[in-house]
Amino acid sequence: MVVGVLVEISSQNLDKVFDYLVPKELENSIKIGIRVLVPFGKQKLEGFVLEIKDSSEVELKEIYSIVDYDVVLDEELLLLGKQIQKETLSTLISAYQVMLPKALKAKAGSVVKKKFHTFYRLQKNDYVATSSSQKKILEKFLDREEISREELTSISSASVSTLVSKGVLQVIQKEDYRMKYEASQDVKKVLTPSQQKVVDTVIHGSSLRPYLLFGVTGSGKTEVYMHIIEEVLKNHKTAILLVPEISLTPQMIEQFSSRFGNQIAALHSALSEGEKYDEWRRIARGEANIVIGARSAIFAPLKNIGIIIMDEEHSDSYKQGDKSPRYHARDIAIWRGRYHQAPVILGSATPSLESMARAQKGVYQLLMLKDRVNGKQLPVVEIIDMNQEARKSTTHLTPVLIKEMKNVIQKEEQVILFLNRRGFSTFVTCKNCAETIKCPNCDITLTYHKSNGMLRCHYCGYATVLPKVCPHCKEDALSDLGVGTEKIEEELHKILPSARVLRMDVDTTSRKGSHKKMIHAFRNHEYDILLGTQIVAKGLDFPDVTLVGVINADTSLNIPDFRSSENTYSLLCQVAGRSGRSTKSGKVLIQTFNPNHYAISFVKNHDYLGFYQEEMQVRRKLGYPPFYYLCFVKISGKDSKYLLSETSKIKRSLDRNLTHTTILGPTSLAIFKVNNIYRYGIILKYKKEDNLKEVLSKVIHHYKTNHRVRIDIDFNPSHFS
DNA sequence: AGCACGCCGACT
DNA sequence: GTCGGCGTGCTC
Repeated sequence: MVVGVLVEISSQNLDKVFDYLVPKELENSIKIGIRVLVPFGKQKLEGFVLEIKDSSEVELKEIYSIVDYDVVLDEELLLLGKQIQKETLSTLISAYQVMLPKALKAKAGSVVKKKFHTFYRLQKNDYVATSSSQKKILEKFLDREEISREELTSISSASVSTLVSKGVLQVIQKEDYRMKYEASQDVKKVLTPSQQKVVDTVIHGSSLRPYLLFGVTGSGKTEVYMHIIEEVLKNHKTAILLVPEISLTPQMIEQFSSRFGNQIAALHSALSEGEKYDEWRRIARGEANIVIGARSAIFAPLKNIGIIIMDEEHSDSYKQGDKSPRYHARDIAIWRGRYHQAPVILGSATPSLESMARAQKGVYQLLMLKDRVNGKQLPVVEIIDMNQEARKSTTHLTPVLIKEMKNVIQKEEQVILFLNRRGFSTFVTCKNCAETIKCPNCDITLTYHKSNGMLRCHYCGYATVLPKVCPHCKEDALSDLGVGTEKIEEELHKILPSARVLRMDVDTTSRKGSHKKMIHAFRNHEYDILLGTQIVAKGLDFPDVTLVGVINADTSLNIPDFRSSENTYSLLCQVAGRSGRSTKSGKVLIQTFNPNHYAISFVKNHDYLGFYQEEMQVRRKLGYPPFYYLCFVKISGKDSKYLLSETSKIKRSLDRNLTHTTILGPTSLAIFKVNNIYRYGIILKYKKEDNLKEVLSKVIHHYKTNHRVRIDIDFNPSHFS
């Protein structure tokens, strides 16, 4: 027996099947999709069995052993990996690796310890106890099939082992899963007629076209998801619910576990590798039917999928952009939906322009939830023109906002203050020479952390103490600009000394479990104001919040990205949706220097379609998605001179071979140098270019053994960096 | 990714 | 004369 093995090294020139002989005694255990340990040159490597055959053209070595006897990649995932390789031009091995928990793509030697629990089962019914402790043990089996070791600790362990050795009891080792989900007194809500209509459409409709569920914040999408999942389970099928990493809070998991109990499995970044592995195993063994997770949960090893839901479908966290394979979970969702003939739901209050455009063309089927449940009104949104207000104020908080905050706190209601920090952070500038302090490795502005007086690079982690004088002009004129939550907190203490402020950002929530604690504390009214960045914008549901203040709407608008308007609109809608979720009506105050910009003005009337139409015109005029596709080619290396000359060669070759594509660049990237590696970018714009993948493959191929030049290709990139 | 092989510069 | 630089090629 011969097997074709794909080894666990992601390299373009090793991305092929290597043949090995299977020793006779292992033949029975060989299946496609298992992992094996093989000799590879001088090294021992793990790899996936992709082929089984009876001969090979080359001289063969024998595989060492089988790593795990269970199939880790079933037929569907094997096929999906090939699709990802083809579509993203990644290596096949990286496509498979991204599907599995890290614990399973282990390097040789690292072992994940499964935790086991010991149980005993009765083998012989006719055995007569020879001692009183044996009798006690056997009594326990009168009404039960299995007894855990813990339940027998009070009884002599010698008696237990006697019974085991006599064959009366059988020892069973069960994996001790670390996660536990308990169903509780969850109240299943009655759906509104429009919610019910959505459920009915999905359950009884066709699965051929993905659904775009466009529902305003507070329209009860989650309840709709739960009802659909319930229907799917009734048909003995399984479900995937994807949510952006940031919304995957303990609160959200509790919501689903209280309804569905142990049937759910959650995959998210707060889990340790061991915990992720446990959850993955539960799914693979068919012990969990509902998978809730962030991006990579779309690869959950479920069989018989009956529904795939992608909540907040516009979220850019669904696109893996930092490493290969650069896939979009939406594409994977649609692929798996088709494979299982299961409906796919893309849900959002602010759909991505791509998805809405597809819905308008009929590629997706549009479903709408126009109203908040219980007929609640959307909050009143007021826009504060900072061009007027900023002059009157010495702080970042305008008098209008302060007055409203006082008002709300007096009524014992709560405030969320949102600091838009996207692409911006606290940095240090010299007032004398206007230089900012940058990272020596990365060419990026260092972020100032007031809590420990350090400057830190958010790209490479470089850290240094804030210098006394400007490194450039040696003047003692350094000052921190830009706004951070700490700064706003300081101002709040001055202006509203009696208000209890809870600051929530990466610094304060990094400790495990404190995120949950903070949310509970705020809900319990231990604080009046919740101040934070992105983290406070998503999904949180606080009934007593009646005021949301946006301190700086503009920062996300000013970043150089063609999606900045879309991102700003969507972000503002999300924060706005935090206000007035319960019986009290809510208000939203948005401070901005661009009150007339459509990404801000359409928020006032919660007018997504208005925004959509305006933004589509801009996209059409400038030739951006969804009117054109984009592809980003990144060329990087240490030798800047050599890199530039190779980059020019690539550009010329693309020019020659692509006839229907606009080629922009090469340009040095916004951050030219990261970790002493220089980076150039070429952007491709096209509507239809049949041989694009082929041409780009050739470029990759050409450089696959050249260690001085690295090529990264990103189709439909979410940013150019 | 590792590792060996191989062909040119500055040193015990 | 050697030690070692890293460019090139190979791994079933």
